[in-house]
Amino acid sequence: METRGAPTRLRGTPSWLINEVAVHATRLVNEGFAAVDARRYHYKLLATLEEFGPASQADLGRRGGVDRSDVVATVNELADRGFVERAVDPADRRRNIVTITDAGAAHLRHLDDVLARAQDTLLAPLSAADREDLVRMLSRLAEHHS
Amino acid sequence: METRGAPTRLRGTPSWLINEVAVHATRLVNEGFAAVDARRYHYKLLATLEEFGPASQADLGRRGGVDRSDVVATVNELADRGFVERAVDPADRRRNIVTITDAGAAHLRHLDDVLARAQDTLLAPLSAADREDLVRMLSRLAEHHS
DNA sequence: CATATCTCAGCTCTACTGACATAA
DNA sequence: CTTATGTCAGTAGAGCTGAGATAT
Repeated sequence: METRGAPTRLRGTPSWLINEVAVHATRLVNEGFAAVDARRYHYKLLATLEEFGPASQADLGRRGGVDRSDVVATVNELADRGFVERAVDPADRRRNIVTITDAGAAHLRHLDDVLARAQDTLLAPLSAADREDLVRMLSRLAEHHS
Repeated sequence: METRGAPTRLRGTPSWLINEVAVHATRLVNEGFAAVDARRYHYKLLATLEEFGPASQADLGRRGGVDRSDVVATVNELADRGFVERAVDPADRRRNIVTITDAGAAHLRHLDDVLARAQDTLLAPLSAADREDLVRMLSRLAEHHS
């Protein structure tokens, strides 16, 4: 009965379904982060810093999966907010060593909560068992195509 | 979307996994369509035309989930290739009635094959039972958030 | 000289918005 | 007068490229 959005033959395809759910997932996460003046890149870089410790912008980008030119803009925003500090590496003066601050670590914990709530909203209609199965299958697919 | 990596705490989240798989799905479909000089909008509009019959560009966009300004460009491309015909509606001269041609219907059947092969490549590591479960869960999520 | 880093400007692609003339 | 349509120009976000300046 409801045909708005895509032709019927497309609506049943895995590729269409995955993209559809991905759009909702991205929207939920973006809205959650935007409500606390953050963006997805902020989370990626802060989480990468906490996982690996201080790093040059180039390493930060490689580890976090963020392009070097986007690292520049994101580190600017994070430094403006006092969540990271940028200091020239005395051992290699090309490098900016980026360090997460205490305020940054606290903010990251906040973002973890926001992100967890977005997951819960996203998966609301699924049972705990279904959620496990879904994550298992998606992990297998992501791994296979990486 | 970023595929080079991500901090560990992100890699297990459903939202990240879904986006990751969606990127691969989109890439597979795009590559398949590009190999036969087509794009996703071409498929959407041709499939919508075959499902509902000739329609104005506005109706075509609403049914197929394509913005009316993108319908303009896509119908141009499809008309250039001889897959649709555009004719002013004598009953309402604001409207262009778009009709799929025989060549367009044949092309659509080709695109259906391409799309089906992309699904198969995408889901390659999953059993038939897993594929069914995945489609069921994704459909529930897409429905819930629509 | 060759390579790595940081930075900036700009490009691609998809989705969408705004404005406009025309027709109903 | 108001609304619908087709068209075009332009915008926004995400990912990415190219080039330059600097340092190794």
